[in-house]
Amino acid sequence: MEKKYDLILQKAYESIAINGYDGTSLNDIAESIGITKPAIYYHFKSKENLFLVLLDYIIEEFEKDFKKVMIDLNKIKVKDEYILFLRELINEDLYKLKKDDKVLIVLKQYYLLSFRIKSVKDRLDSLSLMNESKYFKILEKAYDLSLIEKKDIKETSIIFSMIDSSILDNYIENSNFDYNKIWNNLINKYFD
Amino acid sequence: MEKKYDLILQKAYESIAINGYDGTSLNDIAESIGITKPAIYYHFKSKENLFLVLLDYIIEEFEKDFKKVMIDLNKIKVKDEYILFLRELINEDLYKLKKDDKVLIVLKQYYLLSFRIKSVKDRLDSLSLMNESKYFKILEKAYDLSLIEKKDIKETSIIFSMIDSSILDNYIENSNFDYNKIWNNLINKYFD
Amino acid sequence: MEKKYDLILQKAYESIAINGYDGTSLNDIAESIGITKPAIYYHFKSKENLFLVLLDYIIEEFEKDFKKVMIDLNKIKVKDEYILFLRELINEDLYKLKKDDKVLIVLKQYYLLSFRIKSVKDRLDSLSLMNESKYFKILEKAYDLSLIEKKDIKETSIIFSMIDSSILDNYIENSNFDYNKIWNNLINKYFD
Amino acid sequence: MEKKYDLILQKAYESIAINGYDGTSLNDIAESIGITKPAIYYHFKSKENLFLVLLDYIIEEFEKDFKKVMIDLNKIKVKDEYILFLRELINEDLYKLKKDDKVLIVLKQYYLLSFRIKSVKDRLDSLSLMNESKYFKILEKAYDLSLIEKKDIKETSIIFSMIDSSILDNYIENSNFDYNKIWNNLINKYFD
DNA sequence: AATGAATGAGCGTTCATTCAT
DNA sequence: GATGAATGAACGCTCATTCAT
Repeated sequence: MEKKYDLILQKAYESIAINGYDGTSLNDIAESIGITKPAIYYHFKSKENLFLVLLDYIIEEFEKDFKKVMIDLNKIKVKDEYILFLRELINEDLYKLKKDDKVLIVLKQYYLLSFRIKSVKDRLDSLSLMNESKYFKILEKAYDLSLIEKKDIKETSIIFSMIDSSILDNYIENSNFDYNKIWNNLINKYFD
Repeated sequence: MEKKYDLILQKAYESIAINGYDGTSLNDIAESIGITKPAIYYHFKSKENLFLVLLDYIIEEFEKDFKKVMIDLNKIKVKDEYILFLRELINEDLYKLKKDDKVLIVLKQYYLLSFRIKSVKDRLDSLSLMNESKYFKILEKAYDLSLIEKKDIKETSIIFSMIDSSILDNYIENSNFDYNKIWNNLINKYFD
Repeated sequence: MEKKYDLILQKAYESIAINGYDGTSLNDIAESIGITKPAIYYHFKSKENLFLVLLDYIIEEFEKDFKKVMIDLNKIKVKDEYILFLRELINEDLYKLKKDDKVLIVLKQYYLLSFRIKSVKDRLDSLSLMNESKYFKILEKAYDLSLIEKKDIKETSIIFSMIDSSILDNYIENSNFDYNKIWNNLINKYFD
Repeated sequence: MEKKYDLILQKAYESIAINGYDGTSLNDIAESIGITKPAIYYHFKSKENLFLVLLDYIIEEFEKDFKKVMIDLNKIKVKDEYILFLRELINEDLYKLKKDDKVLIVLKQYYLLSFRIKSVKDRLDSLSLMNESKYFKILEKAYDLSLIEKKDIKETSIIFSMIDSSILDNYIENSNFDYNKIWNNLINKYFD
């Protein structure tokens, strides 16, 4: 029972990345995994429901990553460890992106969908909050280690978050992009 | 009688922002401006052609802005002028965004379309090149004024460009977002 | 449930005879047999595919006839039997035409279609070859029975084939046409 | 004034040969001769009217040919001249076909159209009558010269007429087709 | 002797969805 | 845990035709 269900989700994931929500037809999904259209309706209430379930799975992954990062962050005791942690942060994100290079595009598709479908918007907003809070917590740690001032936490966290996601965006477009130079340049400017 | 032609483009612009390319139907466009579907075909060869013409208009606006910025840049003689120019840069972009808050979303829709339609990809690539070159030229000026070292031009230009567009993105989502703090924080870090 | 499938083919057959391929709309077909247009698409991939399937059925019938004629031909031993066989040949064709007076018109419609659709052309070419070979084999038998000379087989077979199909053509236009007189006149001239 | 009118007819002629009546659009005609669609309506009342006018021109040409043949026929005095006349008959038809290889296809298109448009049927019927009468008069001459019996005029004329048009049909399909052999074979059988 | 601008009708095709089996 | 058969709605697009200019 679980097998077909997962295949549908997987194929939906691949298709929305290329064709978008409107451009993805249940027919294509069904055909490409060797079932019929009504079979999809056995597993999912509707097209919208299918793609909401898919979004939930994607968000779940991000939450797992978030929790791992928080655990690592809490282990840090001294400045050197912190800088190392920061330097490695971008590599971990890129490592995941190399294994699944579609996830950012898929999120962009959902973002555009969020203007029309409220439940998509709600889910993306919660993901967005989590992302903000991730860098806020990271920069709070910098303050704990007396590396920055309290009043700079917010702005610095926003800047690091912005550069992080911009680097990931650029990386999908051009995998030769030398992101480490950028990332380290930023770290040096803010932590020297 | 250019009126109908412009009305079609305008409505297409509004619709793609919300519904995307696939979600925009020529019927809706036609009806909402009080004409019939075939009337659109009198003015445009096809749906794709209509949206390519629209994209050309959008890109034209960006090119005009680019030229204006370059003219202002060339007038700069001393550091103080330069810093002032840099601080104002984000305000000008945001001023335009306030007058037309859809343009970034529309470009994102075209970006997703570019996976399927080559001529969209080509146009976006050229736009992308222009954006890169804009900040490169701005940071070259910083080098001319001996504010940064030659080797830092490239990376710094990328960082400023990334923060610029991230600020614009955040602004559409939340117009209370205090972008000036972020932008000035960055300027202070890199030019003090 | 083969019923709807057959009804669609049947109606397509009737309609192409009168309205031609372009003049036949799937809507008309659907409506006249009490289904909706998409139901046709459940059974056939496209309009073109529907009419190719139909053509295949028609050609199949011709092939069956061809085989029957060949079997009868092979049984012939003496001149009298041969002449009788020849005289009856036209009657059998006309008997079929009386049961289904549209088949020749339909083939003419396909012929005109063959200029635009290659797979129609291919099928008609194969049908054409079969027709040529039919009369060639019949006149070869005449040579076997020493009724004509070897060098005359080809030309005589072409003449008989031409008169045969001309008679059928005339018969659709005017069923009072006295084809037997014509056919026997030809037989007498060539086998006396 | 006459120029555009003729260009429209000419283009309509070329297009109906390939695309048929339904497949020919006034748009294509207009575009390909550099005028606009409404300009066609200045010259012709409707699409149907345009193609009826075109058919009239075509029939006129056949009538001219018919008259020429009748004049030549009346000059004949002896058997040798008659046989020569007969042999040449097919060459003249083929000569015309070489100069304009579309005319037979166009007539076939009109024939198929005649099932739907009565005025097309009427015109084709008159053309058909003329064709019948042509070979009837030719074979009457053979009777005048005592080459055949009175009772054979009708059937022989039909056979010659059938072979004539069959040869023309085959010639369009395959211009290497050796029609002279066929035609002479028939003449020899009937006039020796 | 034409064009610009448009229309109503209809085309083939695809969609998400349903429902009896 | 599916499929066969179908539907209503909509799609992008093209058609012959009209009419004011």
